[in-house]
Amino acid sequence: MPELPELEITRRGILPHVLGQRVEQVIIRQPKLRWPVPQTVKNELPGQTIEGIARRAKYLLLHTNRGCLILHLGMSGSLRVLPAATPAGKHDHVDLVLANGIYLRLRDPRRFGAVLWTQEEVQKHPLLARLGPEPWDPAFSGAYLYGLARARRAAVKNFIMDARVVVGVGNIYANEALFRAGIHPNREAGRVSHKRYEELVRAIRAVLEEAIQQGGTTLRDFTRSDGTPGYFAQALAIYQRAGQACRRCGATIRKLRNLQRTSFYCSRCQR
DNA sequence: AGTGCGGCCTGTCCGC
DNA sequence: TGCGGACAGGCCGCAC
Repeated sequence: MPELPELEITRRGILPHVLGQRVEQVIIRQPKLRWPVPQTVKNELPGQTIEGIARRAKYLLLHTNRGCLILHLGMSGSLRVLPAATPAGKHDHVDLVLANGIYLRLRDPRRFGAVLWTQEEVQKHPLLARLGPEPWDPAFSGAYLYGLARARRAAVKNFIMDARVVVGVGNIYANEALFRAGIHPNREAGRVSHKRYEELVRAIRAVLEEAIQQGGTTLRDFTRSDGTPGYFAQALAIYQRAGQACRRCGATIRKLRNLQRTSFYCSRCQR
């Protein structure tokens, strides 16, 4: 389940192998993803040089001189840096063969990911155009959240997981940030104070930063681009700890569901 | 306009 | 041991 930290880990992991490399060949093994992998990728990309790798929300953007390859890893996607041609499994969708001999391989068993190609300004792409600020954008602040939340009746957890509000906060880190900020996941977004939104912004940034430092959260299938797991799973204070003791107060952690997603919370620490 | 839900997918785990 | 079903969940597209 790559969330923002896992995407950032992936971006940094592939960067030294991919930056400045010319694409020799694109191999589409299994085009079925959220949308079929467009043939234009195969036609347009070879011969072009990867000039930069950016991340916007959970999209990875491989910039070339003629366009931009947009990658999304969905729920179960991973990018691996392989030193040479390696036998492909049934969930290996696309290989980019680079001038340095590296195979950049996209694997995505659950097929929620995407590979897209655009020659327009990528930030104007329909998938990216309406996204909210990055968590570290100065525009993302307690005042911003508080202002946006006026008259919002939805649960605060759903509110901060809405990519139009802020990007990159998936289920794991939403749970962790709300725990740190002492806010109950089901509290109405419009009934959280300005001061507590300041706290929540700090908590979101802190938990994402720590997860990046730990190499991301490996629960089931996330591995870094070199195949090694991340270590943040050990630092999770609330996620998947239902029935266990809260590390802050000792109360039993509970769980509930909102929007078909599991929330974990401490009823003593979070109000 | 804000809100919530269905659907897309497959691997894993649990209970019978 | 085998099998069905729940679950994992990002996020688009749609209905209300």
